[in-house]
Amino acid sequence: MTALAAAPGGGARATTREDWLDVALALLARRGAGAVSVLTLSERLGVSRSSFYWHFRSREGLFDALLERWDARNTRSIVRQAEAEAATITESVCNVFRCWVNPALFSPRLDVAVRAWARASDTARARLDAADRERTAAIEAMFARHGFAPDDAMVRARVLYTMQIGYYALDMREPIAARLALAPRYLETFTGVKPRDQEVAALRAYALAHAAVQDFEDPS
Amino acid sequence: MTALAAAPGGGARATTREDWLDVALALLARRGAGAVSVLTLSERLGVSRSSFYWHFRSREGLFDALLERWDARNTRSIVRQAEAEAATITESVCNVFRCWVNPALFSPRLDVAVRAWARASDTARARLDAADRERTAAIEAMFARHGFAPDDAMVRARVLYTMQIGYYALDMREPIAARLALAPRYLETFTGVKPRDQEVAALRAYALAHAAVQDFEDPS
DNA sequence: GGCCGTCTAGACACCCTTGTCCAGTCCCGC
DNA sequence: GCGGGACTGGACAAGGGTGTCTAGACGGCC
Repeated sequence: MTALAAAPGGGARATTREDWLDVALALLARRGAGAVSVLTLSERLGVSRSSFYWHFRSREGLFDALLERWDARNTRSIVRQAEAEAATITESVCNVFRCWVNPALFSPRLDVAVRAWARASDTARARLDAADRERTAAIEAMFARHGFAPDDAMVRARVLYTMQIGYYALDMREPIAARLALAPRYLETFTGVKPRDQEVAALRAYALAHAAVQDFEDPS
Repeated sequence: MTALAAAPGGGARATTREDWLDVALALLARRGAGAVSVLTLSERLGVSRSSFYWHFRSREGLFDALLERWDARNTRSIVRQAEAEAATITESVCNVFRCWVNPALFSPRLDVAVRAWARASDTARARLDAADRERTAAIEAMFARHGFAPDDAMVRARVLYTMQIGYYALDMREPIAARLALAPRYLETFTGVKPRDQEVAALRAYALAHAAVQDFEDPS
């Protein structure tokens, strides 16, 4: 997706719609909506600007597709993780927690960027609200499955989800070790149950395996 | 600040630096950084665009001043509320809670907008991080004063502050009554102590007195 | 009254961006 | 081999943004 031959004509590998979306998503996540210009995208793809208009009707069309993909990836991941089977509530929360730490499941920066951009657009706002409702509903159901009373499940789901969004909105820059040290306490805050050593160890192992990626800042 | 006579020359009331900042802050909070253009501001003030450059060196200079005022208002409010005297931890948390519900103390939309914008700028980012550290430190100290162990205070401060930021990042639109119904449960999550009826009643009264403002959407 | 400092309007140059148009190049099926 | 569809490059117009410059109006101070 990055190193395309810039030969004129379709001789070399041509860009696909997906390529444009990839670059746009990365740019949106790192530099915000304002930085997503057709020119910038085409330069990153090593391709002419007009190529863009073959794949997309307009810049707005790109953002529509962007929102679609954001929803499909980020929201789906959360829902799937919340619905995963687990013996204890702590284990369930850890499942959701995997979204926060594994870039393959969830892109925090993208989520924040989409949120910041969608605030201006009414149609995007509606979609965003729907996504948030879907996410919290899934987490709420997760708590309910583990026997929490309806409104208790609701508050716990909100605390969990809202706090995580806030964490990314703050965009704290602290080493993974510092974050992990607090994990057991956070878990207990969410579940109301003291996590077992075995559960904490599993979470720590998973986090360490994936979070290294987020400790680097790409200069793009 | 809104109805300025547009008479040529300084004959009528002239705009002040504060006027520009007021309008810019309002616009930033409601439409995001991209919407804050010199032209838009001047139109809202009923004044020529070039007037802007008498008050500010450049558009960037405006944003510097904006950040300054945002910090002075929003951050100061939180710190002051966190440092206010209170008999119980619940009461202390309620004090901070006043920021979230009283527009005179804290502007959530502005906070979110500044956050979204500052992400792109390095200097603004540094300032933002400093503000967040100051806020959480004040809340952490608040918990510590009520006898919480150091790292317990730290986690509780983070849960409280991070969750609130997340709440505004989500920008949930729900009636004040629904929010208030959950307030006691949230309080207990933050403090670990069941709030007394009297404390809940005081919080509810305060919230009802101020939150009506936020139930309206201004069309600007 | 004269003058200076404050404040404003309008014109201008310049840049960046979007969206369109057209000529042209390549792959692929026939 | 060839013709059409997929795909790209460069030129173009139009709009909106910033920042500068100049001419000038007004209030207050001397």
